[in-house]
Amino acid sequence: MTSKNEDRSQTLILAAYHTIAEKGFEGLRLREVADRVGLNHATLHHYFPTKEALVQAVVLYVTQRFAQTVPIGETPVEQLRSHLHLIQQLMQEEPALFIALNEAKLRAQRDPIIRITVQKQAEAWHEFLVNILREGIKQGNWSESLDVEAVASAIIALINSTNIGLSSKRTKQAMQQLERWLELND
Amino acid sequence: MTSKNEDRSQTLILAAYHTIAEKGFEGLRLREVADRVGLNHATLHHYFPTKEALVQAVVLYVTQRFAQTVPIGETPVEQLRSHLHLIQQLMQEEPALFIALNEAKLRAQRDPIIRITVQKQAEAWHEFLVNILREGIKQGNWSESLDVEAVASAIIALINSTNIGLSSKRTKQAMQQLERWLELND
Amino acid sequence: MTSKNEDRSQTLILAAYHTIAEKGFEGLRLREVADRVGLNHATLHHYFPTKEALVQAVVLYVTQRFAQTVPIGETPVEQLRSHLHLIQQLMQEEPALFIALNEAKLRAQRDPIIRITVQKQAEAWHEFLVNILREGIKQGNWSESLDVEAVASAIIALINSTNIGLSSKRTKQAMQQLERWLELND
Amino acid sequence: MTSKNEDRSQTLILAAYHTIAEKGFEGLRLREVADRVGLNHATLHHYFPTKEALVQAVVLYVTQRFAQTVPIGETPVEQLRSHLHLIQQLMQEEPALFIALNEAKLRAQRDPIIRITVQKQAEAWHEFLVNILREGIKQGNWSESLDVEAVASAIIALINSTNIGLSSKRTKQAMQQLERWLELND
DNA sequence: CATGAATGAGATTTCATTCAT
DNA sequence: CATGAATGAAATCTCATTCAT
Repeated sequence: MTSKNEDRSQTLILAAYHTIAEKGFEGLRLREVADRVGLNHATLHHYFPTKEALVQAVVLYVTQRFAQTVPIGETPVEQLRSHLHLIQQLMQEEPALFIALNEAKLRAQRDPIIRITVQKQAEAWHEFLVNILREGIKQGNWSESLDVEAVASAIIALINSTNIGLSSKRTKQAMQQLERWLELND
Repeated sequence: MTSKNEDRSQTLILAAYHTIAEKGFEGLRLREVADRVGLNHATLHHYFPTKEALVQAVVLYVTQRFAQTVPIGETPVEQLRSHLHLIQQLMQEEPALFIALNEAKLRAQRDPIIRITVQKQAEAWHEFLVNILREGIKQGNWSESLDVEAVASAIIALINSTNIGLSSKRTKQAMQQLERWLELND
Repeated sequence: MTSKNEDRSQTLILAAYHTIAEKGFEGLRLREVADRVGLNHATLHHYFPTKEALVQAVVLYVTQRFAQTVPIGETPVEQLRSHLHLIQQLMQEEPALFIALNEAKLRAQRDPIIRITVQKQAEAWHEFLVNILREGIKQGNWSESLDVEAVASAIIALINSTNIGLSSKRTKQAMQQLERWLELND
Repeated sequence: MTSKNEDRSQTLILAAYHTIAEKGFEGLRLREVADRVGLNHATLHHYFPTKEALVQAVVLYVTQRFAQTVPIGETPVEQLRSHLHLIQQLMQEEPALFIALNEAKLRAQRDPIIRITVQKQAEAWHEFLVNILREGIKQGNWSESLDVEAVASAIIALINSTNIGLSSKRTKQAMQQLERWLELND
């Protein structure tokens, strides 16, 4: 049954994702992944023929998970605010996701296939932010002189690294400052 | 002779640093490091008893290299601008440094000893920024309502992740936007 | 199948035991053990995760083999005589066992886990001898003034080291003298 | 200077001897031996060109040390008693000697050169005991029917293994029983 | 003699992957 | 599909020994 197949695959991806978050790609062992799921390590190869295949699936999963922070809100300002809040919420609820994402981004630099996945998501995110900003300008929320591309890039850069190399206190401060710069606070 | 000894150590650290930048901690092989230096891999253990010791030395080297971006300038504004420019310059000249730094930060999450090194540098950097900002406020360059801690955190967060998961074009945009937000442009 | 699994384990233990008898713990190489069985050396780790685990298994095997010299005989005197004869027979047929036992005893001094195994067997043996002697005294075979504990200790000490540092001729002499002291000869 | 040379050699032998007693031949590392003496490990090779050479020197030293338990006493009985007492004293004062001796005996089985040293000492000891016993028979201390060769072998065998695989309590018991069998007690 | 540096050979251990059952 | 067994390739680390200084 395909559904069962996909269930198993999904469970394996989840297990691998958590292992990567805990120990990095460096510490990813197929046997451990299989153990976490209660599967024989050889059976894992039925679902993912090679380690690389599993890693790719994890990267895809992680980027998609992140992309699902769909904001709600009527106005662009509300949307952006909601977007940032959802991300902050995710940071607290599932910090593993951000660690795994950063692992993926570093690996993307050496692994062309992963690079494609990661870049695609980055582009989509950038476009999404640009659209919100443009709409906001149209509606008079932000000045017309705003360099939307640059602001989008700055938002992404800032969010990317929070939660990594920064204490959660500093992370919160940085996000707060971002909101101030974007004039989202009131 | 100590100097020769330290030369070799230093050369090994450099070789390891470049290997990490190219292949990540994941792809760090002692044999390759020794080969790059033209040394027998057993000799490497003469200088660094374990792989972990070498890794720690690399992390120390990388953080110190980064900490040496000492800004020049009379006024706080000039200092901050110079600081950001130096970093941007370093990004272009030696992107490896930022990759290695990010590797180190990820690894810091699992390795307590590396964590100490990384955290120390982060704190020092944060303090350095806070001091500049405070001085700038005193001199009337920035509003007294500026949340210096938050701004420092935001600067760090933003710089941390540029060059990773962002194309160099986007990186430049983000840095430019940062300067705008900091009112450093004119 | 468990039986096959245990077969392989057992074969590996045997191979290791013979290697130890030939070359001592000093000369025990996992590769050689695996080669003797016709197995890849990595497969050995499938059965014994570490060298230490294999060594422990060998020590257990050797002590158990020795403990199986169950004597036959109706009376205590016959039992003791039979016991000593069985041991002498074992000495001739399989001197390797005694060498390995002595290796184990020396190693027991530094290795707590092995020490437990070795001590347990020693205690059991001592108790076994004491019981025979006590029964013999009860039946009038030995004087009531016999210090059973001391005699048991002496028997063990003497047997322990025969075959080691003694030529087989001298070993036989020593065993013969022991029998005389125990008045087992007629 | 030869005397200094020999001093150094001797110190190295002593250090090696203690290392062997603590960790067995298995755990003997030239670097550690040199460290114990405060010598550079390369310098050790000036005194002993190879590890084997040092090992041989240790074995020689150990056997000679043991051979120096020269008994005092007028009559053969007194001599034998004194001999056994001296050995028991040595066992308590320097158990390391007996451990190292047993290590040597095991190694003698694989190493022809060491075997010669060990056998020589064993023969000398045997002869020494036989002589005492013969003299004792002549003086009427023991029965003429005593099998001196066998008794000597038994004494050696028993002493050899005491202190190894036997608790010190059991060792004492065994030695006591040996004295009883030899009618040395009063 | 003393020493730090260097090395070759080898030992244990790990792990992704394959395969027969 | 599931699984234990097996393996090749490699990685880290150890250590006796040599050598230039």
